[in-house]
Amino acid sequence: MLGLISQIGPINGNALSQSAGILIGDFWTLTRSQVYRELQTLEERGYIEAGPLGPRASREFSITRQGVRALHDWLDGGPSDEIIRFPVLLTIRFGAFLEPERLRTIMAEFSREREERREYYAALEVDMRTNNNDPFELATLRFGRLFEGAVEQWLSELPALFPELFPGDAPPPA
Amino acid sequence: MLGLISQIGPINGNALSQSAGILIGDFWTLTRSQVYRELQTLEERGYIEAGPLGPRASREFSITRQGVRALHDWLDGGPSDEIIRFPVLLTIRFGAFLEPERLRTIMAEFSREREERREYYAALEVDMRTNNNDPFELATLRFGRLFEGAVEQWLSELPALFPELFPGDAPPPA
DNA sequence: AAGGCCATGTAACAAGTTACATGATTAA
DNA sequence: TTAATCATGTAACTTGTTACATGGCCTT
Repeated sequence: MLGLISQIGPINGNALSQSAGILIGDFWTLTRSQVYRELQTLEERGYIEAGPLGPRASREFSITRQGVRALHDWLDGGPSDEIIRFPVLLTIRFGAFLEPERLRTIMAEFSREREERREYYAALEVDMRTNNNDPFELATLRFGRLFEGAVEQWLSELPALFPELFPGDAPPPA
Repeated sequence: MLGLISQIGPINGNALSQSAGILIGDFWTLTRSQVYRELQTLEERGYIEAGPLGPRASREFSITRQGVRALHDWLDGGPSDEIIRFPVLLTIRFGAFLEPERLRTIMAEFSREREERREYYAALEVDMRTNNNDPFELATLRFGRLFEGAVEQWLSELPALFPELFPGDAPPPA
């Protein structure tokens, strides 16, 4: 949030929440409520400060000098461990509890969704390259695309692992 | 948890927590406290039932018929959206706030950790193939390996995106 | 100027984490 | 048989989600 505020200037909670969704939402989620609560904390610590009250009691926050410093120090500490919860892996891991037909349907639907996501990323990359071309943004996008590529690859390999489940598909070449 | 309990039989909270770490910890985390709280809920709903009190007030839970059904229905509903929080992407995204040298160090350290992880997965795969060879388990492991492969690929591409940051590395071939 | 719809913020709940308490077990 | 350690469970706190309240804006 400090990073976002420092980049997009004075901004209220709602707008910040939206911007977060656009700017870092692909690899980090924040709900609106979290944003408001955290704004409070950041203000108490002197990392951000608010302008006058606007419509609907909204306030626009800016980062302070201490805030920039806090951001720097936080980044300087290095990244923490990532959190990955991939529910479809639970579906697979306990797939023996499902009817094969149902499991196949679920995976097909999942596959379709990933395809959409890959298209979204492709469009996003075009957009980014024509607009700002910031390497820091491009790097995060690149990660997203590689991740989706891995998912795609994984999906393509499933038939070889479950021959009975995908009878139409050829077994793996020896 | 229902899936785990049904597979590894009567088990107490502590042991279940450990097993979860081993069996699904690579793509799903559960703290011990969560396990205990959830055990309570599952028992209230009749999805699991406990044997007599053991040492230190421990109780071993087994899945009930309703529990199996609940597990089936839950899986049948299809996977929910995944949660991915990749802190290193924040480090990169806001990397402009860091000294280049520090950013490079952080990424080098990150890279080292991923390497360890790849080795861990490689060993795990050998183990799995010699022991049980369950395709459901192999499929989740395969995902892990592909994911780590994507991370590795991403790391290898960073120098091309940040030429000033990694001066030793060659720019991308045209 | 009244009704409906968005923008903004808040409150209540659920999930996740950290730190603690205490009963067994082992080793000196 | 006492001290140290480990196993098991619990409580307090933090973070994340869902549902709600309400004030301003736009349209007619």
